[in-house]
Amino acid sequence: MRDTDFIGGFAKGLRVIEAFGENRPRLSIADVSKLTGLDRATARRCLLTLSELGYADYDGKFFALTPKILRLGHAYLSATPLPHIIQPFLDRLSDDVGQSASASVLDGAEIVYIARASQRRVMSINLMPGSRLPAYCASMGRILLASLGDDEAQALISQSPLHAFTPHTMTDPDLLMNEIRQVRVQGYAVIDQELELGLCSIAVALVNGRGRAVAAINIGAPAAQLEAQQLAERYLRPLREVATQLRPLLA
Amino acid sequence: MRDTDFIGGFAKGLRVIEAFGENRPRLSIADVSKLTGLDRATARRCLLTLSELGYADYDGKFFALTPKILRLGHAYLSATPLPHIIQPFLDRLSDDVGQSASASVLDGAEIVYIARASQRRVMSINLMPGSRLPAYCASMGRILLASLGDDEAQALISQSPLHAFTPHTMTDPDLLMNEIRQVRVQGYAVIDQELELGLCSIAVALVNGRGRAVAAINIGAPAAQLEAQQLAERYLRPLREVATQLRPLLA
DNA sequence: GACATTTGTTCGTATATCGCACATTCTGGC
DNA sequence: GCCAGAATGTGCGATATACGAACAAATGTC
Repeated sequence: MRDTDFIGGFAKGLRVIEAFGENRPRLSIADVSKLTGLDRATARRCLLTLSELGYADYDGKFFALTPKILRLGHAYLSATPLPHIIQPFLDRLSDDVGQSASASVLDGAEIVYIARASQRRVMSINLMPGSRLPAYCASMGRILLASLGDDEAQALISQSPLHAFTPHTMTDPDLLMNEIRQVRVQGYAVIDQELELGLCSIAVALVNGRGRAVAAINIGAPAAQLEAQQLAERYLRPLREVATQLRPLLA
Repeated sequence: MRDTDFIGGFAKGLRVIEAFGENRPRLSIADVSKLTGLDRATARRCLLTLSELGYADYDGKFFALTPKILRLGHAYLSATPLPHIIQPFLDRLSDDVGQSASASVLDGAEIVYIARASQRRVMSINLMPGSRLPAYCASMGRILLASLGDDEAQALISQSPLHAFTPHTMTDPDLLMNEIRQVRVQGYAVIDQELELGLCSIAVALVNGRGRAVAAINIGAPAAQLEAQQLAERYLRPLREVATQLRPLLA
């Protein structure tokens, strides 16, 4: 690609959108400039463009994104076949086992939820399609990291700040890599309250016809209901059944 | 705003993203050019920029969005307080009445789901935060249209193609405006299988402290379980309770 | 296999954008 | 009410981008 095939203004605008997020609903021009590293004048032009197009509101002082911005993410969810194919299987799975079931893909060092069938909510975090979690401490993240080569997994781990969400969170890079290698061998990943106390989960990979892991599915359960040990006994079979049924349907 | 405060390249890039959607997961340069009205050269530059930034994949022929694009929509959902505030109330509501409960806001002539607590899935459509439905034939759409002035509601209706999803869909603009006026008076909207056969729903507005309708919540139920008539008898009170509890929490 | 058509790429130039420096307005403390 | 500090708005020259046309490559048709 020649450098004239790159639209700097577009790239900058996307960075401005991403500057909004958790705890940052309303940003001033100076805020955005600081968060993105863009010149104030440029940040201002991007924000005014967003506002002009209806993607943002401007009260003269602060900018806030409008629901119209959801069209962008929705372009992916409705355009990509994967979520639509998986959803009915998750519904049935969730119904059968009486727990929440989800599907996600890897985006850098994070997993992104693309479909979900939730039973009564047990987590404090509200997960929905588009939600993100760090891969290193989520069951789907572990199995997706395991589906990569050691080098690639290592690289993603080392660029993640290994925050201890609970006392159980695995934060040592070497232990983590060992765990990932074991997950690769056994073909599933179990997380026991590493992300949130009281919550454990088990995940397997969705492998397509060419043997590539295109996504992961998991079942999450309250730790109070059963030992982490029992997760595999109860849920591994139904998870694997779904994975097998889906295999021929995945590109 | 001076016209130099508008970044054309950014606006064009956003149009390119929106070109992807339902049944259009993979697009060639020429496809995007046709869909957006942009010059082929410009469309190409936008697509290559998206690909360079990791928002799209390129196989030499077709472009497809990647999950990274979900960061943009997620910037809104996680940044905006509204979904977070409403979600726990929807969970409780859905639990109490044993039906799915949702919340949405108006974006042009469409409603956009911002939170949802689903019981067993009854609709063929898979709704999730970010999903869109035409306002004119959805219960939340009707109550949100009613919360606008007649002129504004009229304008939005006239720019909507009034498609008859089912034999029950109201497609006459005049009848629709009458219905909306009645909804405004009675303070709730009932939809009886206008969007999908076998599904009915009832919605009320969420009004903030200053009296403005900032969102709507609804309860959807299978038509087989009860007459549309009974919706109000059973669900209006719990919906209104939630609206009352939420009122002081809304900006 | 040759022709017609569509699609992708390159190029020169007119034009719009960037980032800087300066002007202006806002904010909070005293 | 005044001042200092911060945030926002603006004009301008250098530079990057958009456009349309022309070219090249691929695709489809007969």
